[in-house]
Amino acid sequence: MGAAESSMAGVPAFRHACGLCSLQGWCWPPGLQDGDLCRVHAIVQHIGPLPAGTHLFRVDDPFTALYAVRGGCIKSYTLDLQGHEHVRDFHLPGELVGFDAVYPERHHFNAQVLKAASLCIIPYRDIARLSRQIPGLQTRILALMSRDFARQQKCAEGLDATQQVAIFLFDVEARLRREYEVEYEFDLPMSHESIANYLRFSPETISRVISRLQQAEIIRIDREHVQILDVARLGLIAQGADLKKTSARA
Amino acid sequence: MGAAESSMAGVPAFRHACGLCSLQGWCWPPGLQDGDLCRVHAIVQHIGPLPAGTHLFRVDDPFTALYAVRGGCIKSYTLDLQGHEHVRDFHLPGELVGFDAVYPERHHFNAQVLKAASLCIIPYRDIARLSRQIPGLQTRILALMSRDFARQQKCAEGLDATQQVAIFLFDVEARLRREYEVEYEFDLPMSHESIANYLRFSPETISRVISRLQQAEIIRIDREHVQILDVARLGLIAQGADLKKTSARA
DNA sequence: CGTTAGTTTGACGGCACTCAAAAGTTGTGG
DNA sequence: CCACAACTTTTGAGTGCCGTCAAACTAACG
Repeated sequence: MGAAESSMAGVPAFRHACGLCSLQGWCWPPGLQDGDLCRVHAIVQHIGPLPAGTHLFRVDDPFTALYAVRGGCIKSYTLDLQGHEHVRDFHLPGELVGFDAVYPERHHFNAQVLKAASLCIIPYRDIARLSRQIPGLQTRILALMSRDFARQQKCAEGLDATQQVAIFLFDVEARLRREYEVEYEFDLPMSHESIANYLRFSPETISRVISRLQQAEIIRIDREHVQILDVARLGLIAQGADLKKTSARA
Repeated sequence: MGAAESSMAGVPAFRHACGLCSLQGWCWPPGLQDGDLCRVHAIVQHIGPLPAGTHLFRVDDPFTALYAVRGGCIKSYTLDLQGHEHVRDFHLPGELVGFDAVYPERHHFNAQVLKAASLCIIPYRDIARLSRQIPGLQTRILALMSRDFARQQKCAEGLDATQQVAIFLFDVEARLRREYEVEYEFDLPMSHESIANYLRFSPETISRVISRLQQAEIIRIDREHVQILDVARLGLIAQGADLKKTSARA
């Protein structure tokens, strides 16, 4: 985290850019030498904010780059033959998009901006070349893939809609926490419809679950803004407890 | 236990072992030099067959090795707080187990033998060291992770139980095809209960779906042995068509 | 042959889907 | 600033798929 600020010698402009970047050392190995960091920065292109609706890539596009999200929100999704949208994942600040195309160098998903997003584009050719020269880099990419992989599994473990939504809220909260001053309070960057397609429910079901959670004063939602009022109780629900059988906060 | 003799005199034997291995070049880069191949083999330990029920590792175990499946079947799963089993994936010959622990070097899942399995154990330390020396190796590991990742997504796209099962049968068929002489005919190495936990249905639902598919003469099942009789029709169902609305084979 | 584990089949109930309509929100142009 | 359109969210009523419970049946193993 603080590594980017610890030294101002070397490559000031680049370090500065990364110090401000919301990735804050997550994307790149903290152990990188100054020279290495410079080389990484030299190939990264900062762009955005891109407006909602923009596609970063689509299914079958060749794998040209990884995208690091600095701000906003990206969703990756597929369409089945009936035209139903299956949301594979949401990508929030500090996360990478594009892994899906590592093999066989062609994207399996579509990636679309949900909320105006700033990105770093990391050209595949360059990163492949660099990772051969910088040992820690490929390990880091592997780690990031592994992290996303594990996180996704967690979200699918719920049995009913209420549990799934509770898990989802905690997951997004944890991922957005660094963006906000307050804990357990954040803006949901995606619509109910997207959440529904992600959790494999209908938008109506998501709405009903949220209504019930609000009525029980476990959460409060105004527009996109979410507050988790009763962390303990939502935690129980996320672990499979029945909403009706949990008692109000002490 | 297979021999782990690491003497260089046995290099041809190693090549031979890999030639016979059901992985058939999938696990290791085809472009490896002879010397590289030798070094890879020198660190791989062939074991098995391990009996059903054996655990390769459990949640929170440190990441010590990757396991390449040569024969049999492994399932990776977690248990939630209520004790329900969530099957994350099945691992068939030619596939690797253990990726889940790349970061943070600790397993997120349990891995258990479902059907007596022969394995190659690839110690993590060695593979990490080697992958720094052999450029293609880490890329290959990345590719294998990516492949498994993409495959898993596919299986979750079904909307109802019938579609899910159809997709699952095609998936397993494709993965086991090399093991059998005949196309569209194979042995299911896992129980209905495991399939149910994987697809997030109850065992009874799996049974009912299979019954209906047999009654419609789309598949035939005797014990573990599965035949896909009407590939086209099962294909339609896998794409979301309604079983009742598909007509029998021409 | 008896025990155990897995599978099949039925009855019933509940959660979530569909359809539908109303209410709220956002963005645009007058 | 307001009016209107397009979209999202909410809420309700009815239906259906799948889960649960239960019992009968079938291999598999000692």
